[in-house]
Amino acid sequence: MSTFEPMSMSNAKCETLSTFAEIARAIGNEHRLELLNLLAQGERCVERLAQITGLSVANASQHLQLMRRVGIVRSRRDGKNVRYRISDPSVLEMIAALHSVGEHTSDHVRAVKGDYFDVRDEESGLTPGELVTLLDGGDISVVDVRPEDEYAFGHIPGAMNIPFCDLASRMTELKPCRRLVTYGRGPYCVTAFESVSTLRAAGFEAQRYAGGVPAWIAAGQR
Amino acid sequence: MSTFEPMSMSNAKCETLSTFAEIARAIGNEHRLELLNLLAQGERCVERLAQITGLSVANASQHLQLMRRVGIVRSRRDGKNVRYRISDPSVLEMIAALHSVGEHTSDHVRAVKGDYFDVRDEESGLTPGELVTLLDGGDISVVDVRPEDEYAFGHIPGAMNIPFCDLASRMTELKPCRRLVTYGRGPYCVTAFESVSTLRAAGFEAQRYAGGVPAWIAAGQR
DNA sequence: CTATCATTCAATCGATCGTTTGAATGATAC
DNA sequence: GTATCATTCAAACGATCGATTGAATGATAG
Repeated sequence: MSTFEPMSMSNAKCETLSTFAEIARAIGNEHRLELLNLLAQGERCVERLAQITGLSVANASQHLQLMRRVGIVRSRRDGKNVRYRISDPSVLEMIAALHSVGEHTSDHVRAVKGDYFDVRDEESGLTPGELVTLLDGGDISVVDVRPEDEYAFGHIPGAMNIPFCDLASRMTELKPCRRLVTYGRGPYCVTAFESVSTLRAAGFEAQRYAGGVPAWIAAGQR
Repeated sequence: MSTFEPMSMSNAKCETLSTFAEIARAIGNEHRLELLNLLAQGERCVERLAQITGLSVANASQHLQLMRRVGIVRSRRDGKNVRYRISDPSVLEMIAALHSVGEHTSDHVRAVKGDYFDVRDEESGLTPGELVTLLDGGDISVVDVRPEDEYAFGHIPGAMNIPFCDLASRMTELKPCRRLVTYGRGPYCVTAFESVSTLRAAGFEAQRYAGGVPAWIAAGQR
């Protein structure tokens, strides 16, 4: 076609492109995105994933197998169960990039992210970098409001775990004098917003870390 | 379902997910990826894009419209033509992230990128950051081997333009004493590899900048 | 105003995707 | 070895995608 791209390599180029397209298609489905979101929180078996998402077990299995074929998730047998996990941190980065595009191109996504509480810039949440700065500064407590198993699989260093459903009853465990930072599953995790709201209603000075654990890892923190 | 995710917001969450899925599907097609690659080099009209990719005009138009509906490209009328462009730098970042996933999950992609010359780490190409360091250091010339129109639309600051097809005949313009860095359309641009090869065969000390202009911009350089 | 030409639309058809169903597999526990 | 149970497979279907064709749109040039 052009003198720029030699024909001799067009097959390789084409094959590479179709590999990329295949990966994009693998994440181009609501249910698979939801599964990836869950897997980003930790390894899970098929039945549990099906339960949480409301998919049939067979259907969830097929979605997971498709993603495994493409290479974005892996699986291992654990007793009677097969546990799936995300194969590589680059997949988390890809999902983060997809979110970023959505925020730049879709009014609706921006609305969910930014305007849930009718608030301004302050409520857009802390970035991983800002959280690092606060952690270095010392005087804060970090609260992970996810379920215990997700916390156990991985969390921000130093964070304490109070699942959202227990938050109201366990507030006594928090030191009133300290600034709090809460986080949940990620930037679109409504529970993280509600935790801030709950804590503020109880008189705490609370902020939301927007990223979740996947973004923390994607940002290169350990 | 779980006590973690309140039902009240599941609609918003679902809508957000489907927006993300829609974007991923929009890039989940070989032809659209190729179109995006071309658009990443600069604004182009439908007919030209159809010509380069070998698609029919109607087909190219439909692919472009799909991407416009989703929001990842925009268009403007320019005389008789409609010119398309990528809507936001975040789209370039997402494509870069997609490449990264491919490199981590597909042996084939790694092969194209890393082993084209049977070489080792050195040939994996310079990152945007490494290029900045070299530029700051001074003593190098940067050669952009893309066609003139793509160079005109945007290029690495200070780079000179010698389209690949003219490279052999215009080598006299290069200072023999300097280290050279060449780049083409991006990390999978075969011509960039071949430029290095051509220059080295002629006795120059040449390296490849792997990223191309899109990665340069995505990395936050101007 | 009309002719021209780039782009878009509309209709069609085959291919692929996504879900459901029920049966098959295959590892563990007894 | 056999029973149990999580997972996978296989077949079927409707829905959506992607390419082709030819006609319609709509802006510019004369």
